Order: sequence, then C-alpha cells, then structure tokens
Amino acid sequence: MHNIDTLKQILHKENLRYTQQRQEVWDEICASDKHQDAENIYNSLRKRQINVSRATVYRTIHVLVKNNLVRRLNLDDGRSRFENKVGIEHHDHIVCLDCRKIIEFMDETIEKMQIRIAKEQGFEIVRHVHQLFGRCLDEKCPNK
Amino acid sequence: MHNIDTLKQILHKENLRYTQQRQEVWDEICASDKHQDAENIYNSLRKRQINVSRATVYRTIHVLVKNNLVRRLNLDDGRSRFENKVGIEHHDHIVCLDCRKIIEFMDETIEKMQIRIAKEQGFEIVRHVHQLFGRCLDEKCPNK
DNA sequence: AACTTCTTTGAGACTCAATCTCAATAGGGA
DNA sequence: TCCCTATTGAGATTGAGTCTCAAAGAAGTT
Repeated sequence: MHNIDTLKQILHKENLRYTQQRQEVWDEICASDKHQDAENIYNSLRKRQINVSRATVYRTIHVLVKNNLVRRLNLDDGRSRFENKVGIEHHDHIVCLDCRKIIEFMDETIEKMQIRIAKEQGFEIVRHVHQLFGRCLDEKCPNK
Repeated sequence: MHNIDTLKQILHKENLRYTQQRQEVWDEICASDKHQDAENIYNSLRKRQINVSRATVYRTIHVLVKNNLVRRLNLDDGRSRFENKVGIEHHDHIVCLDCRKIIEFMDETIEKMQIRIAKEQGFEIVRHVHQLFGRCLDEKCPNK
C-alpha cells in the first residue's frame, strides 16, 4: 500500500524505526478529512482497540509534520489540528464561527501576490497562514 | 487624554467600572508597538511599580479585545500577542522565522478578493488571519 | 532462532499559558 | 459617608503538549 511505503521512506531517511504505532497514527490522519486534533486521533485509535499512548501520537505527528506528510493547522481554538498533505493540493481555510465547518480554498493570484509583497519587504516566504473566519449560510448552522 | 475617554466609554457600555488597573493595562498596550504578550505587559507594569495581577491583565485584555480596542495575534508560538487597534489602519503580518521581526502589510486587492472568495462559498467574513512566515535579509538576523 | 544493541513505547509526572476561586478591597450611586 | 456590588490578587486549577525512564520491541548479526 502506498501509505506504508511513504511512511517507511521518511522514517528511514530520519533514521527512525518503522513501528505499528507510527503507521496507525499516519493511517488515522489519512483516513479522515475532518482536520482532527491530537486527542481525536488518540481516541479514534483507542476506540478501534489500537494501543497507542498520547505521547506516541504527539511524537509521531512531529515527525510527520517535519517531513511534510502532514500539515498543522492552528484555528485559534487552543489546539492544533492536522491534515494529510500527501497528494493534496495546497489550500487555505474558511471557518464558520458558529458551526466550525471548514471549507478549503485556493487562489493562485493571492498566492503570487503574497510572495511578491514579502519580497518587497525583504522576506523569502517559507509558509503562510491565510484563514477566513465568518458565518456560513448553511441551514443546519446553529445561528439560523 | 483621549485614551482615558476611549476606555471609560467602553467600560460604561459594558457596565464595568473604570479602575486604575484597567487603565494601566490599556496604556501599556498603547505605549508599545512591539506586539507584547500578556506576560510582557504584566512585567512592564510591575517594573514601573504598578500593582496589578496576571489575572487582571488577562481579564482586562479580554474586555479590550471584545470591544475592538486591541487585536489578539496568534503567531504560532504558543502565546497570544496584543496590539492597539484604535486609530490604526488594518494590516496583516510578515514574521521572520529566525529573528521574529514583525513587519506589517496591507493589500487592498487581497482584502477584497478574500471577501469575494468567502461570499462565493456562502460565508460572510467576520475576521481573517493572513500571516507570511519566512526569512528576512536583515544583516542583524541570526541566520546570516 | 537466539543474541545484541539501540530505539521506541507507555504511564504518568511535568510545563506553561491561560482561567478560575474566593476572601479582601474599592468604585460609585444614593 | 454608607452601602451594594464589581473588581482585584494570590494561588489553585485546567488543558494541550512535552518529558522521563523502565520495559518492550525493531532489526542487524551470528
């Protein structure tokens, strides 16, 4: 399976061992598009009878983030969320303040403009955060 | 002084009392353009012989943020930073990953585009976060 | 397969920003 | 000035995330 090789590859590169726990954490992040936090990931695994500790979940996430398999999202609610990056196009996020629904967006023009703006100020961009917080028009949203 | 009236006004509106501590916290945030965190604000006040507790610093900041006198910045380093918003044009931030220098930027085109993008997805934007993280070319920056 | 070496894991202690508690203090209207 | 109620400060608490260290496990060697 493709996910196994991807993980084995980066673990090898980092001189780390391939373990069942690391595979399970990576699988869990890939299996969901729900921008889970570490506690969710931990609970999902436990619920499926997979023994793994919080410490291992956090430690594995660090490796995955460092090696660009996973992106860390900070949506200003006090905990990090994580999403698979492998085979996924770059995008930013729109978040509903009422129902916490998350929509992804990407605009090539904005992407280019921010690189230019940073360059004008003498910066080489490494990463950026672009998040739009607001209220959605969804019927199921609690503010209706 | 203008800052006193501004604060008295919003405290009155919120049915809160005007106190020396609240004034001092607000003054300290206005006095600096350094995007201070709560601990910095607390320490600066203590250094100037002003008695105030951490709890009061945090509580006052909440009121100021809620009433748009102050903006909370989350620069992914685990604590919030604060900047005066009164009489200040809207802007976003560029941050150097090496020296943590913070530059402000504003682009009217991007501002408009993000409103349009959100609207297309059925969102009314309330606020946004746009941060560019990278490396600056400053001679004094530790990565040189 | 057994041995060896070194990494990883898990349970729980710990950290640190931020929040909460509650008795003592102090606005501010009458 | 009195009274009522909000505010304050010291320290306890919370919660996400990190660290510790003994036990378990990966993987190369014989």
